[in-house]
Amino acid sequence: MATRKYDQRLRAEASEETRRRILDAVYTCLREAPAEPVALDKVARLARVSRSTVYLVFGSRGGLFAAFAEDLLERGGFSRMLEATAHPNAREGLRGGIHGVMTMYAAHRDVLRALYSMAMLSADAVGGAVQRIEQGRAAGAYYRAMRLADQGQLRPDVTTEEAADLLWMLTGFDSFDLLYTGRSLPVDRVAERIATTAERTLCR
Amino acid sequence: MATRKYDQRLRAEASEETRRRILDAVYTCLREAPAEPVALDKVARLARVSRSTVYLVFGSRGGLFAAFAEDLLERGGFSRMLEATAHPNAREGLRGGIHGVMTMYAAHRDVLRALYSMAMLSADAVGGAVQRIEQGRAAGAYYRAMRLADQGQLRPDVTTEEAADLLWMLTGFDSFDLLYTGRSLPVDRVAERIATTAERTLCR
DNA sequence: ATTTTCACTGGACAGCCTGTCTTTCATCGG
DNA sequence: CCGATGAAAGACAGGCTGTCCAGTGAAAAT
Repeated sequence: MATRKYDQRLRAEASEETRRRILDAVYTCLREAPAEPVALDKVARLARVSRSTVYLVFGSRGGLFAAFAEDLLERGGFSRMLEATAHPNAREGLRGGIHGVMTMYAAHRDVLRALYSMAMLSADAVGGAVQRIEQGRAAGAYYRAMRLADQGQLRPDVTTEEAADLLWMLTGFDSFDLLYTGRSLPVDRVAERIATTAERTLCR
Repeated sequence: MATRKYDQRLRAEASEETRRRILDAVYTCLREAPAEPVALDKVARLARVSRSTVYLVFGSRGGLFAAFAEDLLERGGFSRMLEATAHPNAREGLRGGIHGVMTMYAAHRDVLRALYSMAMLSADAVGGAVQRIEQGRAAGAYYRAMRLADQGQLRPDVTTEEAADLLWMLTGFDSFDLLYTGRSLPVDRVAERIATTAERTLCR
């Protein structure tokens, strides 16, 4: 039973295409009805794919949402957030970083709301993708705090850890959403308020 | 068809007892497995009651959770929060209020986490109970802001509305939880940090 | 041209959960 | 004791998940 070699070109592309269609369908589902549970049946129909194909490609419901979250990160450019706002002045960089994150939050608000809530509600619903995001955010907060400390911008009674904790809190999706959705403030306003809060609390 | 009168004594008590048992069962369910969806089946079994009784008493799943949230509020004393911390000094009152709220959040953390996430995910999952809580919190935030303004404690570049918005954000469950669970800080620490943030951002 | 490989289908199935409906049971007034 | 009343139990239909598998059609190899 000598297995002959088998290079895929067209078929691999088609496969990638269906994967994309499914992920896009999830996005559409969440965006159009963020307040309703996402049925895989609907996702499959939207992607013009059999329901079993979803399981075939992503393994499970959790796997699908994990992939979806990962994809959203990638496309939203969350990962490049840090480098993109590397300003020589730590304080300016902080403001820029906050503004950038808030803008992304706003762009995908409904979808992120659903994703975060799902992650909170059942641990494996999104397969740890949200946890990974949050870990990255924690690292980012610590990096920002470090830079402020290095440049002597922190108040004397504020340690780097404390600064990192506060930035972690203020740059979270929930902080954004409480002002953006809860108080109907425009994105720029939200970013401004949060940046100001961070500065007044942490900087000398 | 003259309906004769019908005084309930034993039965009414028993009924009230059943209601309590069911609500307590919900609490137990949420506390023991906050990261898993609550099945009414399990609630009923825990309350030593038929599942249909749950529907009979509370109407629907949403109704049950609405009643549960209401009950939690009542027992947790959320409603009395405002009066309890009416300090002559607005700034002291603010600190006290924040500490009080955070302590309550901590006491019921797991349950509240589930409740809030459910409310976010599907609007009628908790039958608007969370919305009512949040409305009360918004009023509280505005009250605190007003008091600060009246006593001339606000920075000149901060309006009462802005102060209310920030207090609204900082006193939310999510802000608490990001520090308490996300950063593993003890309650007192969390309250301290949030109160300090509020003061430094808002007060002169 | 023929064979092999593989993504995808389509349907069947058990399992869990919800919500409703009907039936049974315990308590109350007379 | 009896009939009335409301609480509780059980049966039922419907929806969604996750698994399984025989089958199909098109790309790739020979």
